[in-house]
This record gives sequence, structure tokens and C-alpha cells, in this order.
Amino acid sequence: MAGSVNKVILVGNLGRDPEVRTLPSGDRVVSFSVATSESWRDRNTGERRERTEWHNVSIFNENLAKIAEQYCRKGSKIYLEGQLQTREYQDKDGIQRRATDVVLQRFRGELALLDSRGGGAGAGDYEGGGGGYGSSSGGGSSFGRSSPMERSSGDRAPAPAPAGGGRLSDQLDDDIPF
Amino acid sequence: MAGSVNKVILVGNLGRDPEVRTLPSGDRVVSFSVATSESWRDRNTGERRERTEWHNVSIFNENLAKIAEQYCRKGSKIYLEGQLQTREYQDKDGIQRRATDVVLQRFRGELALLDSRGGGAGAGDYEGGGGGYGSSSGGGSSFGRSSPMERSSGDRAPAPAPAGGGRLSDQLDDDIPF
Amino acid sequence: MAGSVNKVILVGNLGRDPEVRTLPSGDRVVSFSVATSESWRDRNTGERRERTEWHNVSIFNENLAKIAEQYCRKGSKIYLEGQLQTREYQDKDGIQRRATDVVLQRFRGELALLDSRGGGAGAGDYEGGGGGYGSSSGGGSSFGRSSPMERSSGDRAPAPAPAGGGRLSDQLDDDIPF
Amino acid sequence: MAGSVNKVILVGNLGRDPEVRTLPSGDRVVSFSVATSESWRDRNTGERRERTEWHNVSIFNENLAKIAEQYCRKGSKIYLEGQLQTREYQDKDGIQRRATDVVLQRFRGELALLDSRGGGAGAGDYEGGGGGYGSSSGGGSSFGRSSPMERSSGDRAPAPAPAGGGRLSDQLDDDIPF
DNA sequence: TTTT
DNA sequence: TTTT
Repeated sequence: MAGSVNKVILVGNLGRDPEVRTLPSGDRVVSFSVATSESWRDRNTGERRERTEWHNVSIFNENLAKIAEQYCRKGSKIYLEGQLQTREYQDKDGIQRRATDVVLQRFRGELALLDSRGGGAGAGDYEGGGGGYGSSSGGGSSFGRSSPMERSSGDRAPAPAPAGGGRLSDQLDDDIPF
Repeated sequence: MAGSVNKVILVGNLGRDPEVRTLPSGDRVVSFSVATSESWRDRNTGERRERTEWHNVSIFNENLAKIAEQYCRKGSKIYLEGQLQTREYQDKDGIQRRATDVVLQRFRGELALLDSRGGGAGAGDYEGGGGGYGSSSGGGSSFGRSSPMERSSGDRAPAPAPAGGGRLSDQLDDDIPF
Repeated sequence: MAGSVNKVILVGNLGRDPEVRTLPSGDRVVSFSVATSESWRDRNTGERRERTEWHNVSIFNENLAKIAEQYCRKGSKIYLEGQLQTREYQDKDGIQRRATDVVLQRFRGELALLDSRGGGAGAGDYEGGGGGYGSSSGGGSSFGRSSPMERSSGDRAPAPAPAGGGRLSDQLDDDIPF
Repeated sequence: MAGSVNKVILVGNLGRDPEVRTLPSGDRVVSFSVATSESWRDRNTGERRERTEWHNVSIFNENLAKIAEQYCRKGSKIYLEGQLQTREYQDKDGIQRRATDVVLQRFRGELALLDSRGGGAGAGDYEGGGGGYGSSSGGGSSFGRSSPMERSSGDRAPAPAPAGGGRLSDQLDDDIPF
């Protein structure tokens, strides 16, 4: 299909700490569920109603997986972009089932932490603003896109310790802008 | 949850003609499935692989349901925005199952037809340019947002007859900009 | 143009309190600027660089304008969806200029407050979760979509007083789900 | 700013063939303008009105620049994702001006061609269904994300020759999934 | 299971 | 002008 788009955008909160699995291939996957919620007034009763939706998220994107593992915790509010993917599996009773996940594939998807708890942010981190539009201007925002060149840094400390804004990626990337 | 977002954006093709159901409440729902597809080169074998994903779409938004019913057909390429919703149901064997749909709720979601078959719009159709920014400028694009004031127009002709670009909504809306 | 989409999604912080203007037509517009920021490592120097982008936002959507006026303040972190619109104007020296804004038109766009300061959220506000998928299920999230039926409630108190999550819209809507 | 998002999604038509420039750094930039259009019924006069918006797009993402150069032409309908960027410049009369562009930075953004002219893809092109969910499953869609490993393939033939759906990237990528 |  |  020449042109198709499959995109999910969520802003919500993690229901639990992320889980990390290592695949037979050696790839690591970080997964968690995210709650979104909406409320409305019932057309008939006039009462306010609310509905919470739970989304299963799986991160194959290595950079974003690392960030999720290190900084996302139960209750964290995040912005994420992924794609819809439905898989079939057999449950413990041998029944064939389907489940639809929000997946951030290798080199794809976005993740941004939206709560500022723990935010140190040393003075001077943002100095002068702007920035040109010059030829060397890379891009990226939040913990945007990963790069295929980056190797695992090995540190999967269980402790969160969210660093100050804009500094996180320093610990993760090498020299690829993102 | 004060701030949460649950949004799906798809560009893909309908696998079948839309189905129309009328709910006990009298509301009508239009549903169909949309295929998106992606291809990549296998990391190990070097072969090109492709995967098609099927999305079940349900439109409760009355205006967009009408448009889908009238103009979408098997094979139509569309842009749509909806939200993820997972529901539980019992299958014919009494097994409890879950299914995740892309839902366009009342007054919500977007739908745009992307193929121009039947479309007037000859060469130069888009070269009109400009347009003001007056104070009375409403908004809307494609078949954007429906309005709660609009009642069903009654005409659910089975024939498609896609009109020229941008004219469709004339047949559907009254005086609400969208 | 049969199918076109013009959408901007921003997550960022307000640079100042919102400004409210009343148009000759009587419509009110709420406007503010939003900062987004990205950082990357310079390809040549290896230094971390940052660039902040400022977006001018104008809200014509009445419901969302009210919410912005009441709850958004300098520094607030928000999620918003709007469209790009470029307008021409004459500056004070009579020079013809163009400016591109992110606009939330009547009945269009989305706005969600992402910081929880002031968040009371009485216990029991979220009880039982879920919610069915019944025929009366409206939609909406955050302070999603406005409705053409709602009139201005008249209260434009300068004081913020952000209420507990999910309660805000109670003060604004009547019986339209959103 | 720890969590910020700056995203533009457009579906529209190119107003002219893309222009290609080479920067002093050697990087190439492909730029063009895209028209989106919306129509609505005037609240006062009841007349249908239409407004076309023109967006200046600049592609620094090397892969997507190549694709745009090869396959996008005046009139092409595309889906794209980029970010807003405002730059200052001096016009020919020495007046300082600002312009806001939609930018696809290196390794960022998305581009999908939505018209099927020249497209092989006969009937039944999208009815293949399924596709696995293997552990080695990469991702990507359309001409999603570029990779830093890919070098310019050198062929910037001025002739379009759009190939059949999903095959295009074969000519561009090496072994990076996208 | 989250959050408001 | 924000935020980290």
C-alpha cells in the first residue's frame, strides 16, 4: 500500500512500573499499560459519567525503551506515539485470542515525560534561547527518535532518579541528534 | 484524569463496503475495517517483508457516519481520526473475548476521503490560493466535526456518487461550519 | 480539495497569561504563546544544543477559550490541537507582514491541561473505572470539543482556581457530552 | 523542556514541483509548498466559503528528501509529518522578516504519497491480510524514518516514474528497517 | 493498574 | 515570554 499511516497518540498515566523482557533475539522490550480517561454528561440521565481506557504499550525502540525503563514509573504521566498492532496468542487454557497493542518499533515512535517530579534542572541549562536555522541544525524533541548506531549502555539501574530536563538524553545517546 | 489524550490517526483502504447498524437507542453506527501496511527489510535475511494491519472502525459521529455510508466503498482510501476503545463480548461459543476498535464518537473524530475517483477537480483545482482571515471565519476541513444540531437528513441512498472535492458537505450540513 | 488535513499538535508551556479579546462580531478570542523546546548534540562540535520555538495560539472555539481563560496561566503545561493559519497584516510602520498562528476554530481543536498543580480531586471521583460501550456512550476527552449550543456563561473571573480533575467541564457545559 | 511536542500533520497537494538546494555543509534540502483547504457555511450569509492554506515545507531528512525529489510533483497528494519552525531573514529590501515553515529534520518526520497514479497495485492490492508479529519484526510505514547509516545513492533523476506501492523504499534503503 |  |  503505497501510502498508509498507522499512528496512535496517547497522553496518560502508567498503571504500573514498566516491565522489561529480553527476547530470544537479544532485543529488549519494555512494556506497561497507560490509562486515558474521558468524562461526559449522559444524554438521558444528565449525570456525569467517566470511562477509563487501558492501553498496552510495548517499546522495541531501544533508546525509548531505555528511557522508559529508567524514568517511567507507576503513575508517571507521559506522551507517546506508536502504532496499532494486533497479535494472536494462546491463553493458558489453549484458547486462541487476539490482543491489540500500541507498539513503538525500532527507530520509531516518540516518548515524552510530562511530570516534573524530581526535576532538578540546574540553572543555566537554557541559556539564550533561540538557535539558528543553520545547516547543522539537527532536530528532535523530548526523547524523540532513536538511532541505529547507538549501542546499549549497559546501565539498567532499577532506581529511577529522574535527572533534570534536557539532560537525560546525554546519558543515552552518543553523537546522534535526537 | 484532567489531561489525557487518546487518539488514532489512520490512512488506509477499506477492506469492504461499510456496514450500517441501528442501535436500540435509534442511533446509527457505521463500521468497516481499514488496512494499513508497512514494509521493511529483514535485519537477518535481508529480504523485504510486509505486514498488513487491519483496524476495525466504528463511527457514532452522525455526520461522519452519513459521509462514510454515502461515499466510502471497498477499496476507498481514507484519512481518519478516532480513539481506541476496547470492549468485551461473548462469542458464539460463549467465550468471553475482548476487541479493540477505532471509534469516532458523537461530535468527535475526523474523516477525509483521499481518492479522487469520480472527483471533478481537474487540473488546477488547488491553485486558487489565498483566503482571508476574517473575524467570522469558521473552521473545519474535510468532513471534520459534526454538530449536535444536525438531524439525519433521511437520505441513505445505497449509491455512492462521490461529488467533486469539498462539495460533499453541502449536501449534509445545514448552517454549522465544519 | 476533497481530502485535506491541517493539524498541529503541541505540548509545551505558556509564556504568559492568556489574553482575551472581543471581536467586532462579539466573539471572544483567547490567545497566548506556547514554547516547545528540543535539544540535540551538535554533529560537529559534539556539544549539546537547544532550541526553543514559540508558537502563537488563538482560540476561537468558545468552550476551549473559556477553559484557557480560566485555567491556563503563565508557565502552564498544555496539550493542544489546532490548525495552521497564516494571516497578513500591516505593522505599525505600514509594512505588510505575514504571521503564522496555531488556531483552534469554532467547534474545533483540543486542549488539555497537563500540570496538576492545585489538583484537589476529591476521593471517589474515579470509582469503578471502565464504563460500558453502550449506545448512549458519548465521547470526548480532556476539554475536547465544544458544542454550538452552549452559550457564554458570563463568568470570566480573572482568578484561576483550577478545580479537581474531570470536574472542570461541569462548570462549562450543559448537556452536551465532551 | 523535559516534555514538549511540536508536530504538524498535513494532507494536501503540492503547488509546484519540489526544489532542491545544497547547503554549504553539503546537506541537501528539498522544499515545496502544500495546499490544504477547508470549506464551511458562513454563519451570517449562509453561503459556502472556502479557504486554502499554503504551507512551506522543508525536508532535511535525507531519505525523505530523496523520495520527495523523485516522486513528488506539482499536484501530488501527500501525507506528511513535520515540526513548526520560525526563522528570521532579510528580504531583498533589507527588511527583517519572519517565516514559519513545516520542517522535517534529519531522521525525523514522515512522508507518504497518497495518489496512486502510475501505481501498479491493481485490484485486490490491499487484500493480502495478516502478517506475523515475530520478535524480529521491525517497523515503519510509508517512507517513515530515515537512518543515519544510509548514504546518498547518487541517483537524482529528474524523471518521476513512481513505482508500485511499497516498493519505492527498496531503491533507497540498504538494510535498515523502515 | 493510573490519574484528575 | 515558558519549561527542563
